[in-house]
Amino acid sequence: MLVVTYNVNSINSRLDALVQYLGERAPDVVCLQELKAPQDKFPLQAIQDAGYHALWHGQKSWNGVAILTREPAQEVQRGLPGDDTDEQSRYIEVAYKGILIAGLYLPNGNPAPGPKFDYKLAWMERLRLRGLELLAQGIPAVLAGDFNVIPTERDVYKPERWVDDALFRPETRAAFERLIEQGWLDALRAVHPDATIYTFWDYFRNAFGRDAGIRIDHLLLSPKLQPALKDAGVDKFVRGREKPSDHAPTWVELDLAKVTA
DNA sequence: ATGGCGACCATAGGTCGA
Repeated sequence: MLVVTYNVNSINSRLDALVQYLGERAPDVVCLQELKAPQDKFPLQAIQDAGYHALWHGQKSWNGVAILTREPAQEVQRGLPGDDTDEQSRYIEVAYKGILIAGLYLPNGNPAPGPKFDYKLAWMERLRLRGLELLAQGIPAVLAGDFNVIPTERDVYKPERWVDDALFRPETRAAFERLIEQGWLDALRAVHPDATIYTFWDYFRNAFGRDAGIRIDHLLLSPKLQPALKDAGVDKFVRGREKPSDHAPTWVELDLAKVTA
């Protein structure tokens, strides 16, 4: 089963690129972030024509997450638990073929320090608690999305330029590490322990051409799903096309026959 | 230190992303 996470930076601006990608890679599951579309402006017909079902949580202007699946999935959760006043559309969970899939768009948090950084750290604490619940339920699960976290120095082209950035600050990395310590596996790093892997290159200064990137899109596997990990990677070629998102699709290949019972 | 790009919206420049 091929599971992809892809921050599209506007679902409607990226629709042609997305449909092309679905056709050539034929993923089973695609978690999308930054739809930048209200609920009723999601291009459902085009997604269905491409052969996918969709569950999504839109929002005007900003944020928005969706999960596309080959066959119908069951929605488990919409919105990250733990704060009833949080109105940002950043989290959705579905059950699909015995797997729990959480699609998330973690807050950016800049500028740091400040209220946006506080919101980010609070959101990460809520994610940690939700992660604990999922592990306690013992369901094979994957947390997939744009985490807006650079986990280590090897995940950024020039670490010294990012020390004060909300994506790389010690508090952010520590919060991500707490999630990992619960038992979640960073699938890309597990498959490629020493490689330089980036998933985002900004639009400025020819960042993609210079490979000045960062690794912030992640797929974290629960213990029962870890034996099923076959391969993982980044479809960098998508970032090199016309009118791209600033993120590239990032994926894991799972062998569901090897999921722990 | 700033701005560069691309997307959003009370469609013009301000705001946001990372």
